[in-house]
Amino acid sequence: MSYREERAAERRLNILKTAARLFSEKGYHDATLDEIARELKYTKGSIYYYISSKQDLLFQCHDMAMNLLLENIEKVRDSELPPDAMLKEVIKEHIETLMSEFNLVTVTLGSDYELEDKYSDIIIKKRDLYENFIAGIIRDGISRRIFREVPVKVVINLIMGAANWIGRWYSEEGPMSLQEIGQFYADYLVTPLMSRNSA
Amino acid sequence: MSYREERAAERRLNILKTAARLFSEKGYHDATLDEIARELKYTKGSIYYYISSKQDLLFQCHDMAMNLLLENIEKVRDSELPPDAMLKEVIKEHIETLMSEFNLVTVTLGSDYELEDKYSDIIIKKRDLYENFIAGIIRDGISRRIFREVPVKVVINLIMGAANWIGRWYSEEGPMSLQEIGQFYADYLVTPLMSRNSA
Amino acid sequence: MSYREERAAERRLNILKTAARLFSEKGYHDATLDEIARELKYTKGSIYYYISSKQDLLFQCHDMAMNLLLENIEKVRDSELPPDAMLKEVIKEHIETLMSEFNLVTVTLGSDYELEDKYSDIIIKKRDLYENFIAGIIRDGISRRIFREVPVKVVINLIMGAANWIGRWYSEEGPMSLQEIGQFYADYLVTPLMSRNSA
Amino acid sequence: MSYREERAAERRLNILKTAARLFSEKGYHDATLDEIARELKYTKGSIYYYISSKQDLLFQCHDMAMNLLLENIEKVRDSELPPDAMLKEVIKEHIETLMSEFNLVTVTLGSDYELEDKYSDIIIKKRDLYENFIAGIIRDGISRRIFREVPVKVVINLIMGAANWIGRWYSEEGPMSLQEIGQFYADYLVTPLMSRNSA
DNA sequence: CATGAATGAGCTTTCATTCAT
DNA sequence: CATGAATGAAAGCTCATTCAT
Repeated sequence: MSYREERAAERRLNILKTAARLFSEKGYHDATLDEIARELKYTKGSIYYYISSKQDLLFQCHDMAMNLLLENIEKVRDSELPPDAMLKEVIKEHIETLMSEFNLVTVTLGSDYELEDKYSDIIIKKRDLYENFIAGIIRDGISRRIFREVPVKVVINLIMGAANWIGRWYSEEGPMSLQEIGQFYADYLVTPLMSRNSA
Repeated sequence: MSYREERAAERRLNILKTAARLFSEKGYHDATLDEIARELKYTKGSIYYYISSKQDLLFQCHDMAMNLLLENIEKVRDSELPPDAMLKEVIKEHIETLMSEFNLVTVTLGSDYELEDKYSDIIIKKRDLYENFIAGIIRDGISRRIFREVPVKVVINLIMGAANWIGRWYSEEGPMSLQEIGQFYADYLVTPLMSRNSA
Repeated sequence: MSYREERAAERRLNILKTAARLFSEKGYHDATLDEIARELKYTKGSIYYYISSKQDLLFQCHDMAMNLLLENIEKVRDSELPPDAMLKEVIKEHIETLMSEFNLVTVTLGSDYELEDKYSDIIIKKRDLYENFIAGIIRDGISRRIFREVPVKVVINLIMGAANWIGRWYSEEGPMSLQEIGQFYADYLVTPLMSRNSA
Repeated sequence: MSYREERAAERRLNILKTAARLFSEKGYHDATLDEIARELKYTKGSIYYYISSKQDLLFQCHDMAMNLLLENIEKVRDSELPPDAMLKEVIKEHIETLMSEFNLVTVTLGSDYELEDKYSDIIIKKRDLYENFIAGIIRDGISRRIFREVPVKVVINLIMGAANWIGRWYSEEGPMSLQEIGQFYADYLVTPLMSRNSA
């Protein structure tokens, strides 16, 4: 990549990060392009050199979030861990990914219904991929009698809700680190799945 | 209350319900007053006789949600149930309250950061009241060795996140009723609190 | 019609007239809504109470022009005039209609390709109706040996081009009145159609 | 001219042609420099090495059109043809010039009011030159009793309107060739000028 | 009380133009 | 010479809010 392309890529990323943060802080609508530009010390016009619309910006935030999450499951997929350990791993990674560096949780959490169809179709597809992988882990655990019988989809929604919500209250000043919280959530949310025998 | 006042109160409630539903469906910003008025077959002008601003409308949605939740804990407070049963009761009521009749979950979930300070102060106060009650239950359980030692605030946030998220995916067409989901969530989320001895 | 409705209709017409004039003077793009509003002493926002978009405004100009022209042919249709006199009548009416009161010629002339498809479809349909009526007169004249054989469509385009162009140069200060010009054009443009025998 | 200058001149011409075509197809405003550049496979920046502004580009289109028309009358001027034949010749040449090679008609037709004063002054001067030459032919014809008495300016405008309009409807797929149309227009538009005696 | 009408602040977006490299 | 990048002015449009009737 040439110097120019590098710088361009860097700017694109910068814009994305700032947009993600502001979308998280104030919501998609209340975060104006004027504000995003001001924070970046760009002009509004310049931003449009890199993006095609505000919607596109929101989409890219969601897309980046989903891509990071999908990368996570690639890492875990072939680990040969038992289902309970694997699920805990996924939950921990999920939390750390969304919380670290990019403020993607609240984006993911709050504004998917702000996406126009042509964008949300893509995101939903990726989300399904992600959730199906998790469903696979749970189903595997059930068939191996490690997990008890549960309504899989409901459990996934429960876990996702709990995990995604962290962005709403977590503060670096709190008594627990993000890693600790991740570990605690993983344990807390996998425990009720364990079949009595395995406890 | 005079007939007039009654009618006015009824209209106010109607407006509130419709607003809550539309806020849930499309988000605070995308739900316009024009639309709310159209659904109610009022004119935009008329609505302003009953409300003072769109912000106020959103505030009242949040406030109603919080009041209903606070009423719930009143019912449970003197039940003399043991902590685990009491907590389950609260979770079940929480879910059923937010999901039923008024579409208040998504409001609660998605748009509290859309509230201006003077409004959100009030809401936050009520939320603290609510969460403190739940914290009391958990602390009571811990001191009575029914619950294990946990970071109370974190657990509350975990539970709230999971429960509030239901509004995003629940559909009446699904295989489980709202009651069943409430029961399942209550069990699932209280289980990991139980101390080993009590299992 | 109530007083209110009357006033609203009047405003709508006012907006239409001013828009038509400015579209004529400066072209569709260069005539901004700011400017239209300023001339009307409305605010930009108010105008949008009456129209749905700038495109819609342009469409309405075209539509009004076409409706006036179609009304004209209704008047002439049953006059039992011979084809040459009837055609002259149509040309005179065409010119007077487009030039008088509303500045619709230049609109008609210059900016039909600025209309989005959904609008231009309607306009084109009406234009076809209009041109087909004229084509009918000419064909009738030919079959009755009053007109010589000519390529009908080409003649219509020739006449339309000449007539519509008037808006580009006509000034009230000139030596000929609009009526005189209309008469002159009518004679000039019908003469070459006459078959030698009839001269 | 050096090789370099030649190449530059060639590019300038290329830009002009493409601009003329796009101005014709979509109108001055809707044809963006981005688009012109894209079609030429230049970058927007590069184009500015050859032109000074978009206005200038439009001006050059008009100017080229006028220059071609003025060249035409040079060819005819000394032909010693009688007025009627000479006028027909001018009309035919007018039509063929504007329609062929460069898409200059619609430019001429539609967007002269888009030119800023300093540019349109020059164009108007050339147009006057052109129209005066035609006026000379007509006046000559009148004084030689070949043409009847007519308001010369009005006739010129009538002819110009008819001829310039061709660009709006002419299609190569139609039944008549451009030459045939030119001939037909010339005959049609000169006929009404002939004095009765000369018929 | 209800409403049609008006307002204006604010938003996203476009695009001709410039300029450092 | 060519280009990617940046700029900013201006445009069309939306919508909560107000107010006379």
